[in-house]
Amino acid sequence: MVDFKSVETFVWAARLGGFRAAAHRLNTTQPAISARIAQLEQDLGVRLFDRDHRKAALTPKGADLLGYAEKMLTLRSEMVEVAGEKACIRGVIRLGVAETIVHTWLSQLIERLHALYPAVSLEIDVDVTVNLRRSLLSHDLDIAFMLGPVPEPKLKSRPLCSYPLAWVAIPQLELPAEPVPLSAMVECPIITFSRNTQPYILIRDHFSRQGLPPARLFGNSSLSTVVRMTLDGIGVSVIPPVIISQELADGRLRLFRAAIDLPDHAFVAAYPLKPDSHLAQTVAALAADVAAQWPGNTPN
Amino acid sequence: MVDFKSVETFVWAARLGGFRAAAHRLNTTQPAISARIAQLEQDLGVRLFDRDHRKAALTPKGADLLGYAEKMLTLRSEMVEVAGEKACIRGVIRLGVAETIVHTWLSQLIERLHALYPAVSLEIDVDVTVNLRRSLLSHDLDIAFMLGPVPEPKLKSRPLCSYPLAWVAIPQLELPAEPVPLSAMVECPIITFSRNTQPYILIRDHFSRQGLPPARLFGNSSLSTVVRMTLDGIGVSVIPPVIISQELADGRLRLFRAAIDLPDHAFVAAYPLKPDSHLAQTVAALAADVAAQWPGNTPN
DNA sequence: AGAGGTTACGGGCAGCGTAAGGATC
DNA sequence: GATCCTTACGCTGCCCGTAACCTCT
Repeated sequence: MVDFKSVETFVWAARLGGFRAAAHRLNTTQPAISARIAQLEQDLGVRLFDRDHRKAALTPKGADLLGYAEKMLTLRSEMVEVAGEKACIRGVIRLGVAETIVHTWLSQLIERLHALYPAVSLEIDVDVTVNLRRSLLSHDLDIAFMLGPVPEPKLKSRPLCSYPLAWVAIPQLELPAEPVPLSAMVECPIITFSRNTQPYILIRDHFSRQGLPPARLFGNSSLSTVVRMTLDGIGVSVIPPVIISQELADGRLRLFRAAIDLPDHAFVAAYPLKPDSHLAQTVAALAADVAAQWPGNTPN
Repeated sequence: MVDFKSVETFVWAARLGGFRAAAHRLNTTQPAISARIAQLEQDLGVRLFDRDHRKAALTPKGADLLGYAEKMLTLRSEMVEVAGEKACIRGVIRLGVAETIVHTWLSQLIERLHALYPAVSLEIDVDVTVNLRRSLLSHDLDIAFMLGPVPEPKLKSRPLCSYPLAWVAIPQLELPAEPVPLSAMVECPIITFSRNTQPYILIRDHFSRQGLPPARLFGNSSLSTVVRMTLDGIGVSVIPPVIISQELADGRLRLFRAAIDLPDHAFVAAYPLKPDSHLAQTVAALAADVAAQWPGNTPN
């Protein structure tokens, strides 16, 4: 008889395009996935996947039946939800976050989420927006807090918070009168997010557009390291001040203005429009609430 | 995690109004049902049944959730059906039939059903219409072939076939000129269906309305026995001649007319309007087809 | 050669049936 | 007391994980 476990396996193998990936997603081994799919195929009397080639691909019939499988999963989660006991809602949410969020309200979100849904567990990936977006599209993540806006129509997004970027230095660093001209910074290392991010590209292009020699840009994939390096006087940095409120308050770092307009960092919660996983939507709503209450947010 | 087996158990326990009945329906023991329901209640964090009183009754929340459970079962059978491999459609159909059907086309229906759906098994109850109707309403049967029309709005029905009733006797029996007046039959046993059936009541009332002494009616719950008794010359009988075509052909029985209008026996397939069990509908359609091709049918 | 899926096999655990124990009418 | 559900317990069978094998690119 057709079983929920087989159905769930079917859906994930289809979404992720392979048994191996599904096995990883469902915290089991690949032979287990093989067995479950074989079981389902026997129950239905239909071949669901074409395994002859490199990637296991859905057969036409499999594609037809996928809709039913997804509806069944949706129905099940709805049922559990309608039952109303949040403590009974189980599951794993794979959450991707931009590092700025880690350094602001993420832990508070986790706390509230855990209080509301004690049986839901989280897997958190910290990465930059481009990678998060890709992971969302390939279903490696269920939801991500990243820079918006999100052009992909397959992803639903809701705004969370908006933080200004600013120039940061140690007080000891001698700088010309504000706003500091770009030309005064060609020698000074500028530390910020990694290469393939908005601020990095913005600053690099600004220098080249002004005919100046390339900036000494230190892209760094770890925000904490950026802060650390700035504290160590290696250079100035471009980061959202919201993550260094402590250092600003006790005077270890200070802000300054420069002759570049830095756009705000507008964060959104984005998740794929899957028929199931109402849970992602709930997490997005909770995140919006937490973010709105966090000091430093600039509501649009 | 919520499982299909629990859900199915939930639905049947709710429909049948008890764990014991559900156990019988699902071919298992009562403790197994208890365990499955307990499991589901734990998964949902909700009490589904109130067991304090005589009968296990749905709690309000249980009633809310029943809809989801039924939808899930529906979805599952639809999925198997859409898969298209009829050989994979499993299940047990509890079929109630009026005895006339047993003696006409039932075996042919079973043959065709088995050829189409080899994995579907049947449980057949032979009974009179009133009992079949009650069993349908209490979900003891999934479908029944019985006398129509069906007034209950909870039961869906489709016409199958219509067979005339007739008076039957052995050729040796001496009878007045046709149509035989009722008065000629007050001494002669009239054998027919059992007490609580249409023909029995019709004949009895006819006699009393004509001011005659009560007919010597032999109600019999077994049609074969009626035929047997008629063959043995115990009396005349009122049955559908369609079930004795052999005896009529070889001259062991003959028909005659009497001064009573006998209505046709119009059979229908009736089944409760459950969201699942599309299978019942399929059986009804197949039965209609088989019945239409059976000789002796009087299409309306 | 490596990634991905299948087959083979042994062990652990969920779920079943039996049997005995309450609760309600 | 009869009916219905629950609890206790031993067992079976299924499903999983390990490991070796096969097949494509």
